Amino acid sequence: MLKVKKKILVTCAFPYANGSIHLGHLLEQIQADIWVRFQRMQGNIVWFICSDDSHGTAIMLQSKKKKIIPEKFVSLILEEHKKDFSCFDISHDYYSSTHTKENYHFVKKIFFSLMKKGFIKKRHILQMYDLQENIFLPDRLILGSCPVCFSSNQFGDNCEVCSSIYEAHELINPISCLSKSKPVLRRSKHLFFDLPAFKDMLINWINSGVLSNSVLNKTKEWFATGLKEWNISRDYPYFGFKIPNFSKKYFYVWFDAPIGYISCFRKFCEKKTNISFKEYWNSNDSYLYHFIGKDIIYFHSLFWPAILEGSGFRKPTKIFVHGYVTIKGQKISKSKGSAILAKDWIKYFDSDSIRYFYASKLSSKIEDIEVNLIEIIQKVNSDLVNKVVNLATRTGKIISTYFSNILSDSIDNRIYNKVINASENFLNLILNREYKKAIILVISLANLGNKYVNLKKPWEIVKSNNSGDCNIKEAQLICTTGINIFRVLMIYLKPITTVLAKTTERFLNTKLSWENISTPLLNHKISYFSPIYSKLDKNMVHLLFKK
RNA sequence: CGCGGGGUGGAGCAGUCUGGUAGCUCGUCGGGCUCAUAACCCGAAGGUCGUUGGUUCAAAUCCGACCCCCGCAACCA
Repeated sequence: MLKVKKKILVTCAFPYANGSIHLGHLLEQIQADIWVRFQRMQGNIVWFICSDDSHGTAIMLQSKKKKIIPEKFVSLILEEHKKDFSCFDISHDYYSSTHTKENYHFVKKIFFSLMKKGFIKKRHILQMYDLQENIFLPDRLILGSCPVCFSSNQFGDNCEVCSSIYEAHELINPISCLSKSKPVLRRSKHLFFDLPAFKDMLINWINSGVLSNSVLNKTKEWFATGLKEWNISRDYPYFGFKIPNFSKKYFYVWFDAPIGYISCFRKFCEKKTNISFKEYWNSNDSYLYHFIGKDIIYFHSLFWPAILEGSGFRKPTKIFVHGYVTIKGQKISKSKGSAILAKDWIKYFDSDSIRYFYASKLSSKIEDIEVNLIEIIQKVNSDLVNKVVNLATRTGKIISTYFSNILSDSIDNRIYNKVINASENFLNLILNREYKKAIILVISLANLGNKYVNLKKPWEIVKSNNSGDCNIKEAQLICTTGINIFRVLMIYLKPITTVLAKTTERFLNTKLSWENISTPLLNHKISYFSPIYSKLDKNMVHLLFKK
């Protein structure tokens, strides 16, 4: 049966362009990248795109602090982000920014389309205003005492101590985080997206299998409390796109950011003339997958599909949600300095180690992943080096020393078949994002291989090679079997440990490909054995934390 | 009673849907091996499965109550 190639568009959430890429961003990028690489390996047509999220109050303030214009600021960050991702072999087909003319084009197009259909409402709101800085303050930039439990130093939206939610102006003794002055309430006209108008569509959509059960449960909460109109405008000063015919108003960053999924792909299509934009965004013949973190569920399960529906675009096929990376049980915080930056990681470790570690932890559930460097080092060294690579090391040396790097013309098919028979199971686990289980499977196969070599003792055969040719050929067969098991395991791991896969290809003198999985390497010359992966050094942990 | 996720040997996890000998990796201890990057193989010790009550011949698993940890709550993104 001819396999029909699927057309798939995959996105990651857009990293915010006010800081460096850290291990938290990498979790999502690596999760998506592994999935994408496996899809490609299956012969599907996959486009993997991402962008920087380049607008918003935080970026405006940050660039002001650095005394450069925001346009310059986000372009510098963009280059840094691209470089960081390439260090970790994230195989984006295109990486852009939301601050582009293409994105503005689609933002306006969608906005006018929604407006025409009556989905944009205008009304006044009251908001805290900083008289010294002349700026309306987002809730997160106001501190005060909780009106419920009176705890001090609480943000304007909710209380970390008693968990109650309130309006910013309800805070007792509020002060602006910017000027430390007391903000005042001021009226301002704003635009609202009529989310409640999409209630029936959304209920249908979220129940159609696009969300996992736990994400669905979380999403239902917003229906239970009632959908509200969503404010999509922000007052000057703001770094973003100006709203046409609405003086001194800008589109809220969360309105233009997801539209970046569309505009980024559009830009990509302009570079590649053979891709049809419409096939991906105006048709349901293709698949659209968003990888996101649990913090931005409702942007993707409520606002985004409603905006797409309202402006005539297709909706996502599935939303894949992951948990946070935690350090000592807490979510990564740049302000608390707990973040480990991508560029620092790569100074002391390599990309395969973190890619492998994340794969060994990820599942389709929304679970947080604790980053413990000692655990990462232990896991990578013990799984990857002591088990998988060891299989090549211990047999490769014998092949090099006694058989001039030539593999035998047959192998032990019984054990080899066991290893290749796991391929379907393995692949399904990966495609269902059960990476953790897939890794356990690979390691159990590596154990099987090592047990096999232990049992067959090829080193004894080569040493007692006085009893004729027959015997020594047996050692060659055993080692060739070991090498071939290693080869299959590396085909499995290729989309995960990308660098090790390349080194393996050089060592084996062959491409690791899924189609050739059941054809073992026979009568084949491999490279003279040299170590193909170095163990991680525990001392690097101190260096990483010292800086 | 706002909502979601989690709690299983020293560490990290699987098992819970569908009740039936509590499993895997690391670590520890003992042995084997010496091809392998102090690697590999065999064996052992170590768990009242968060607490508590119930259902059942039988509960980590099903039901109830409670405790603890993490996250979200529409103006941070």
